[in-house]
Amino acid sequence: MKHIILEGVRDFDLQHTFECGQCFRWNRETDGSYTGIAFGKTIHIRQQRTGDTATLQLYNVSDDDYLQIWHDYFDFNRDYGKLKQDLASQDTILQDAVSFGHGIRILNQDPWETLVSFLLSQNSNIPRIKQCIESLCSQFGEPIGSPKDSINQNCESSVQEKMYYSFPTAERLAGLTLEELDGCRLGYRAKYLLETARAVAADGGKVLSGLRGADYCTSMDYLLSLSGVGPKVASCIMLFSLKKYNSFPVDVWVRKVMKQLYGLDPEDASAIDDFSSRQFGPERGLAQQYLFYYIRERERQC
DNA sequence: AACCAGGCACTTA
DNA sequence: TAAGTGCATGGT
Repeated sequence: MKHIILEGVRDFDLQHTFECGQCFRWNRETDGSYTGIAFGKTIHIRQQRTGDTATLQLYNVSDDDYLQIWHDYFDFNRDYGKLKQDLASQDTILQDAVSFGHGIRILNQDPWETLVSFLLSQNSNIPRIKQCIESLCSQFGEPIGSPKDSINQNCESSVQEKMYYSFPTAERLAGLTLEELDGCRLGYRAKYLLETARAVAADGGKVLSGLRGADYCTSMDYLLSLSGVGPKVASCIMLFSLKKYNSFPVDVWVRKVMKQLYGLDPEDASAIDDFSSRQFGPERGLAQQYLFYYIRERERQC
C-alpha cells in the first residue's frame, strides 16, 4: 500500500507551505488537500489538525520514497519550533509574520527544477509562472502516474482526473530550438532557458547538483554565470533547493516589507542586505518566507 | 485600459 | 560603479 501516515506533526500547514511562493507544482483540491509533483513523482496530501499538531496522510508514497525523498523534501530534519522562536524574538513585526505563517516549511526542491522555475519567474506573476511551467512539463516532460491510483477506491477523492508529467531534464531542453518552445509562451525568457539548459547539460548537470555540498559563494558564482540568472533568482535557487538558509531573496514584495514595516529605502539593495543579516541572523532565508507570505496575503485582502 | 509582475542583460555615462 | 532601458506576455 503506497500510503504513509505521519502523526503529531508540528509546525506544518499545507496552505502555508505550498502557497508562500516557493513552489509552483502544488495545487489545492476542492477539499483543501493538495496534489503535487516533485522528483518525477506525484503525491497527494491531506492534513487533519488537532490542536497544535497535525496528522498527515501521504498518498502514492512508498516507505522507500518517504525516506529517500519526502522526509528531506519537507525539511522534517529541522526544528521549526526553535527556528521560529529565535526569529520571533527579534522584533514584533517578525513575531506577527511568524504567527501568521506558522506552518511554513522551506521545501528542499530539485535544483534544476528550481533553477528553471525561478529563471521563468522574472518580471511575471505566480499564476502565469505556474502556467509556463505546466506547459513546459506537459510538452517536454514524461507522463507519470496519477496519485489517484493509490487512493482507496471506496472513499471518494477530490483529486481531479488529468495527466501528470515530470519536469523535463536539462538534456531534453538543451536539445530544443526557440521555435519548439513557442507554444509554452515563455516570452523573452525562452532564450535564457535554452542557454542555461545547454550550460547545465554540458557537464551532465553534475556541477549544479553538486552545489548542495558547496559553500555560499561558490554556489552564487556558478548560478550568476548562467543566462537569465541574477542575484534575486540565484538567491531563490540557493534557498529553495541548495539548503543555503542564509540567502535572502529581495524582490518587489520584500522591498515593500522593508519600506512599509522597517522603514528602509526599498531601492538600496546593500542596505537591505546588511539590515536583514543583522536583524534576522543566519536563518534569514526563513524570515524572508514568513515576511513574503505575510505581506502578500495582507495585500490580497485589499 | 493602463499598469505591472518573485528581474535580467545590455548600454551609456 | 551607477543609472537607464527594452523585454514578451498576461493578471489584476
